[in-house]
Formats: sequence, structure tokens, C-alpha cells
Amino acid sequence: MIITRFAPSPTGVLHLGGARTALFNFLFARQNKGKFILRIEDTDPARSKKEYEDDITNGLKWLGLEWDEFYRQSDRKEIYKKYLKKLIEEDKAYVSKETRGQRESVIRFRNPGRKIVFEDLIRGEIEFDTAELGDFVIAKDEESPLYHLAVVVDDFEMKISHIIRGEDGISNTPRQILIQEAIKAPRPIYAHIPLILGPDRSKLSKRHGAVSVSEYRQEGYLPEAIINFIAFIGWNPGDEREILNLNELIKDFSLEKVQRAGAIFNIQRLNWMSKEYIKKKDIDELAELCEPYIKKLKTQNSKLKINDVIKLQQERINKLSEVGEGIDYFFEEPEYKKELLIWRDSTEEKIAAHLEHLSKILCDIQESDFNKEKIKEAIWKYAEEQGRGDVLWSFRVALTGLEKSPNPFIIAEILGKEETLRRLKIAKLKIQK
RNA sequence: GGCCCUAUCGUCUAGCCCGGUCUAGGACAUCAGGUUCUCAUCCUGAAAACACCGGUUCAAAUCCGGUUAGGGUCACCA
Repeated sequence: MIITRFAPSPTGVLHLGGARTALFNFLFARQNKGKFILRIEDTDPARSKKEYEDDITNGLKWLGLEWDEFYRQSDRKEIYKKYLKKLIEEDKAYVSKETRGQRESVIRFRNPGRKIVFEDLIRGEIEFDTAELGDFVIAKDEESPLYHLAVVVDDFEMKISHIIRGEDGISNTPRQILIQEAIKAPRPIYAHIPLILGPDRSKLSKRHGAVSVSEYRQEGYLPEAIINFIAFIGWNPGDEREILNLNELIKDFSLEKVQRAGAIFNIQRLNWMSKEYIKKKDIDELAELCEPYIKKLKTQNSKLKINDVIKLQQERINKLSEVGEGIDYFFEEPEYKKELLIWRDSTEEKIAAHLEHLSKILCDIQESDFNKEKIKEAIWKYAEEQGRGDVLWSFRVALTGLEKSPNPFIIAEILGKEETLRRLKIAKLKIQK
């Protein structure tokens, strides 16, 4: 049975690199109908915090990476103690008197100093000489195991078949293999995945900007976009597909195709993927997701149709937090200079005449028919005759006061007949002044 | 510095295991053009890479060796 685990220490929030390690473990377990375990490695009480543990579990759930079993190393002290005692009894570890450091004695592993060769699924054979490691410390005392011991004992007890972790774990591997052999644990299969790098090619960290999953969540990136994005850092399906959801990833993921070199985190690619997922979202669902970012709309104009506005923004935004940006004209009188109304080298007289005529045409449309199709239909012929830019640009500016915005037909529809006519009139007065 | 890992467009990568089909493919970003004014979307196109040196071979991005460069790791943290 395939059993994988994600084993973060709760000494910091869940970041993109951790999320990707979790994802690869999850994917590999699911596609093999195996088990995915979440294990919180909190053997260091000084640095571990419950709030970090919560951040990690919440982040994983949000991403849809559900685990089958959950463990916390601080709940398992008795187990490590048992192994520690046995190791000492067998003289494979010993209590060492120390002159340096914070305590009088620690428990050290008696290192046989052998060469260790292990097979990595991604990198092939890796060889180390463990003699350089010396008798490393595996516990502060019988009650306080350290990382290497706890990891090896747990991986054994939990029957972990594949250890999928970051490349920075490579150098820990020989130590852990030594301990495995001492407790007569079978060797799991290792797969060290490449690191996510910052633009300067060093390990991605806080100094490169936002790295925590919760920050991206707050900014309004969709979890499916994050998943797709991190899956494609150091891996791809081998064909030309770019957009894959969790189920497709489970189906097509393969550890053998994981890249060996580190990969630079590229926010533009994330933004593109995020946009792709936002564009695909069902409008009602999207509206619901946008709720935290769009308070302003609800309070300021009850007549406004929220879904219409969101639909307008749907193909324009990279992340949900942008949904309220650049649409102030829906709630307040647009302010602009009259020059803005004038399209290229047109004249004030012409523009004023267009605005006048537009008002007339729109006035003739029934209130109940005041939708973008009807509006366009009514205006189009006139715009063709007079020059589209001339007519449409001034129409749009009259409604939005902006150089850039969606087309005027949809905006007029959302604004409603009364408000549209009012703004047209204001624009006309402005230009005649 | 020791040990370990890595090396295809600016970025993510396909191809490498099983040398010829690679005048090296795709995507993001960039630039240009088009689609009902602007923006966005969509479409078309352009520019853009096998780190270097040697070897093996009729033939190397692909195999071998070295160099260089980058990264990781060297705790009584995980």
C-alpha cells in the first residue's frame, strides 16, 4: 500500500513550497489509492505554535488537500522514548556528557561511519559518506526527541512507503537511513522534489514577497488556480495542456516526470491561471466568492444588479480582490475634464450634437427594453454614419468619465435609463460651457 | 570552505532514458496587427534558448569526461 505524508513543523505559516510538497504527496497517494497522512512535527516546544498549526490545516483544507490520518508528534512522546531506550540498551546510542551547549548531557547516535547509497526516484543514485557526520544528537534527553529520530520512528510506525519532500531534505537522508537501520526499519522510497526559487534563484522566502497560502487566499486567488500553478512548478503532464484541475492532476501526475532543477516562482503565470479560473466560474458562484471584496456595491446602490457588475469584471480581473476596482462610476457622478469627451481630432460642436442625438434615441426606448442589445441596436446605425469613435467614445466617457472601461452599452443597461440620460445631459452641458 | 544537487527562450517547460524525424515544440510575459470607440477578452504573427570545452560516433540538445555557473546543506531547528 502506498502511504505518503506531509510533515510540516508548526513554526511558520503554510507557504507555497509546503503546499506544493503536500500536493505532490496527496496526488501520488490518491492516484495509487493509497493513504495521505498529515503529521505535525512539533518536537520543538519553544518554536511550535498552535496558530501555525491552524494556518497549515486551514490552508490545506482550503486547497482541497484532505488527509486520511492526522498525527502530532508532541502526542507521541512515549513512542519515541521506547525507541530511544532500546537504542541505548543496544549501545547504538548513548548519553553524552557535554561541556558546550545549554545542557549537561544529550543523547547521541553511535555513527558507524559508513558510506550510504540510496536511490532517489527523481535523481537516481545518491552517495554520502556518513563518517563526516560524527555522532550526531538525536535527543536532548529521553523525554525530548529531536527531528531525525522522530521522523524515522514515525515514518516506520506509520508505514510510510514514499517520502516526497523538498530537495533541502537530501542531506538529511543519510542520517535518517542510519537511524532506520539501527531500529531495523525498512527503507522507504525517496523522491526529492526541486525547490521553488525566488527571482534571485535562492530558496523562496518571505524576503521575496508574499509566500504564504493565506496571503494569496486573502488577495482573492482561487484555490484551484493555486493548485494548478504549484503543480506546474517542476512538473507538467508532458503534453500541451496547461489548465488541469485536482482530479485531472490525480489522474496524470507522475513522480518520474518531476523536474530535477529548481524553478523560479513567476507571479505573472499565477495571475494568468487565476484569470483563467475566474473566467470559467459560474456567475452566481463567483458573486458569492466576491462578496467580501464588494461591500461597497451593496451598501451604496441597492438598485444596481450585483451579478451584472461581476459579470462585467469577470474577464478583466486576475484575482477577486480586484472586483471593485475601476468601477466607481457606478456609484458616483463621474468627474472628468470636458476634453476627455472629444474623440481624437473631433470638435466640441460635433460631440455635443452626438450627445444630443443619443439622448433622443435612448429616450425612445421603453424602460423595460433598456438592455445592451436594444441600446446597441438603436445606436449602431447612427454611429456607423457619424463615425463609431466619435459617437461611442463620447457616449462611454459621458457615462464613466474614464479613458478605459467596458463598452457603453452594458454600462448604460446597468445604470438604467434615467441615470444614463442624466449623465448624457450633464456631459452635453459640460461641453457647451 | 566540505559534502550533495542542478544546468534548453526573460520565466515555467517539451524533447534527453531508446543519438538522426529538432532549420529545438508549447505556455506566461513582451512587441506588432486584427475583431463593433478605449480597456479587457478573443484571433493572427514576431522576437526569444540547447552554459562552455573536449571525447565517442557517419551523426549529439540527446551518451561520456571536465570546466564554469547557480542552488541546497553543514544546530542541543525542522
